[in-house]
Amino acid sequence: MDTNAAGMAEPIDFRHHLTADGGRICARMICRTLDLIANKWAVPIILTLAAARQQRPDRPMRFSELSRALPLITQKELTKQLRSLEAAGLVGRHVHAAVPPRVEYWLTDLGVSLRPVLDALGRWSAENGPAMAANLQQKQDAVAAAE
Amino acid sequence: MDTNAAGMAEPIDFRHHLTADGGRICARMICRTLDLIANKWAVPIILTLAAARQQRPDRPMRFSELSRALPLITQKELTKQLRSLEAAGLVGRHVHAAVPPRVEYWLTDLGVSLRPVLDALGRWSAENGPAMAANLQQKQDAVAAAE
DNA sequence: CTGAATCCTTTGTGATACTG
DNA sequence: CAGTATCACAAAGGATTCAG
Repeated sequence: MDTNAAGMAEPIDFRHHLTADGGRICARMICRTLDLIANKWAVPIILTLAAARQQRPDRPMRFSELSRALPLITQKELTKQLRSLEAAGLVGRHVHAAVPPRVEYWLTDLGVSLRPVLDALGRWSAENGPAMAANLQQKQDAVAAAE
Repeated sequence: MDTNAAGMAEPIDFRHHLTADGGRICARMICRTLDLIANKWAVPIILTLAAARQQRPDRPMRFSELSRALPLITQKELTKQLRSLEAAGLVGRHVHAAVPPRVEYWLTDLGVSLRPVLDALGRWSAENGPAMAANLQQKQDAVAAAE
């Protein structure tokens, strides 16, 4: 029956929620962005390219440089992530037709524009990561005690 | 040989990059947060709970309310996500021992503190989503034309 | 009403070897 | 050097059924 004697029970439209500053954000849009950057290696890759661009704006990074900077990622994953970031326009790619092959990657302006967002995420994580870890620990302890 | 005649080629430590404001952020921390909120339904759930808390701070949301507000999520996923958010301390949960059962969920203060970050993500997505979509379209067209 | 349990498909990720 | 191809495995997510 869905009665709402105590007040509103109408379904909340999750696609549009007021932001703190009165603007509007859309969960679907956020999720689309998250899909892009929420895999295991996208953020490290973006930050690495960002650092390189900051240190030497003139010269992009070669594939092998990225590979050395991120020693744990496999070539396959690195390639895949770079391709998907390139498709979205966050990363630029240039192939030099030469022997040996030489492919360069750089963070585009669009990619750079994402940095403040990552910074915000990083600050929140730094501030609240410990609290979250403590919470997780508590739950685990509770589970362990129950056994 | 990794020569660096033209300048530094030393591997970049991707764990620490300077932020725009001179602080430090850590890719690992960002990734840990992303692991939490980067699944298909975490953001919609958080925003829904946030909206509810804003509209009626006194009364949490029942499981069935959440389910109605997010019609496309399966019960299994909703339960799983709520549990994981609860474990991290972003969501509170209270079981009323009654028949019929009644379980309430609400966004904790920690959860609320995440909103500015989501807002930043949302704003960036709203601003740059169209550009990204255009880029993706271009690539797809290029692929289609090559066939 | 609020889940838990089960089965199933899709996707993500990694290891390894091979190539222009 | 910068990939591609292949295999394998784990995790995510969905559909359905059952239970207190």
